[in-house]
Amino acid sequence: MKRVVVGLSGGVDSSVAAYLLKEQGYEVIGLFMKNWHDDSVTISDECPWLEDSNDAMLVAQKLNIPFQTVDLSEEYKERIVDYMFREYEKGRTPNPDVLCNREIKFDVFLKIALDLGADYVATGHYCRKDEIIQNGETTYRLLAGKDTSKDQSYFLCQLSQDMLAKTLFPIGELQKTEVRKIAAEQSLITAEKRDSQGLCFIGKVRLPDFLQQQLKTKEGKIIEVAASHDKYQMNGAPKNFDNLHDKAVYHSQKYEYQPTEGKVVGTHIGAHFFTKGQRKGLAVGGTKEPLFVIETDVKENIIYAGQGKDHPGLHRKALLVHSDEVHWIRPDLALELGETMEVQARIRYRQPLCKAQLYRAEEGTYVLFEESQTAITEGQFVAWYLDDELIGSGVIG
RNA sequence: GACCUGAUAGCUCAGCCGGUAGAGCAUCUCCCUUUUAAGGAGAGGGUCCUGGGUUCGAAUCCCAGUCAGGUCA
Repeated sequence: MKRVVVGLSGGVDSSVAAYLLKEQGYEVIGLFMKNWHDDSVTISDECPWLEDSNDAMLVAQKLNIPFQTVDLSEEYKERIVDYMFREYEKGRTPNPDVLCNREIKFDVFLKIALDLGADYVATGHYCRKDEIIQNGETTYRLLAGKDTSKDQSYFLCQLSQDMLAKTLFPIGELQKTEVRKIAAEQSLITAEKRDSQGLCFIGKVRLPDFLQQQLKTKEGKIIEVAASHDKYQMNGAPKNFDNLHDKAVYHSQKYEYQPTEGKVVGTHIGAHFFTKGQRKGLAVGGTKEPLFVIETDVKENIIYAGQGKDHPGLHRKALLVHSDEVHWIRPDLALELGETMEVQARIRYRQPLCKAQLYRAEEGTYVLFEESQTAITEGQFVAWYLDDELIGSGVIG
């Protein structure tokens, strides 16, 4: 009998995952990860992890499977929370949950499971896995969840073949409604429980409050750049490029702003608390259309903003993932220098997939979108797919 | 110094010929959402610069003042 360790989070999805595995004849062990216990920055009124771990335990009891709790808060702090602060400090916008999967659930947690003699770990992610045999070698494929509105493959975009080999996603074929139904039929206490939100393991936080634990506030200027500014005009100029590389470089180029290129419209408490594309929190009124952050300059502590969602500073057609940050879930599909590939890609969770072309160059891999993208943000992950298979990803540089 | 224009929600402004006020943006709440954003739905918020006057009644008309911007000397 194969042994599986399920990460029980105290939510419906992992509860049902555990149940399904048991039905399928696995020897199932439930493991609750305690990764955060600083309530000072969470919004939720209750003490979230206590209730969650309790629910996880009750589910394990109900399913009659062994249950344990592991405290990974040390690792979580080192690998996720500190990383968040470092990134924000640099003016980038990290994605902690993608990292949490790569560094915690499918690394630390996976190792613990293997030490417990597990053949697999399983989670309640809405995504699927299958495998193909090529030249006698098994290759694993990471597929989007069947329930496209809940698909969480994006959060797993940094997994490796080794991780996938040891992983099961029992609920990937199901719709959310089906998952809830199963939970109800089995009288699992989590059946009606609200979906989790906010940062995984931390919960809902007010990000500026959270960041202010480490990052100092510092007053700076908000500068509005007119949509009609000259610097956007040149954008229309060259239509034909001699080669793909020139085109890729051109479209992925970021605008660089100077304080003289706009007018001061307000002040902020620290450019590193803001992210590109952000609208709320600027606290600047009096404009005809809403103001969006188009750039944050943490060095000079200036936020550049533009009016309206069509502002040219908010849009770009291409981005570059530096070569050391390109990750292929399917190494057998990795591009060689100069090669291209037609894919579909997204630059943030729950964004519809967009047609794009990958192009591998010396400095990294370019992603050239067919339609311009809103608020391409450094530090976030771009994930690329072939149909419903997530084949690679990288940090937006 | 004279004249002109303006002074209405946090901000930018709309309120025709008088009947106690509105829109956008901002803010807050909720929804959506295991990142950050975005998006959707609601809500709160005004001694209508001050003081007089005309009128049944003034943000709206008249007078004076204050402040701001402008024009001419």
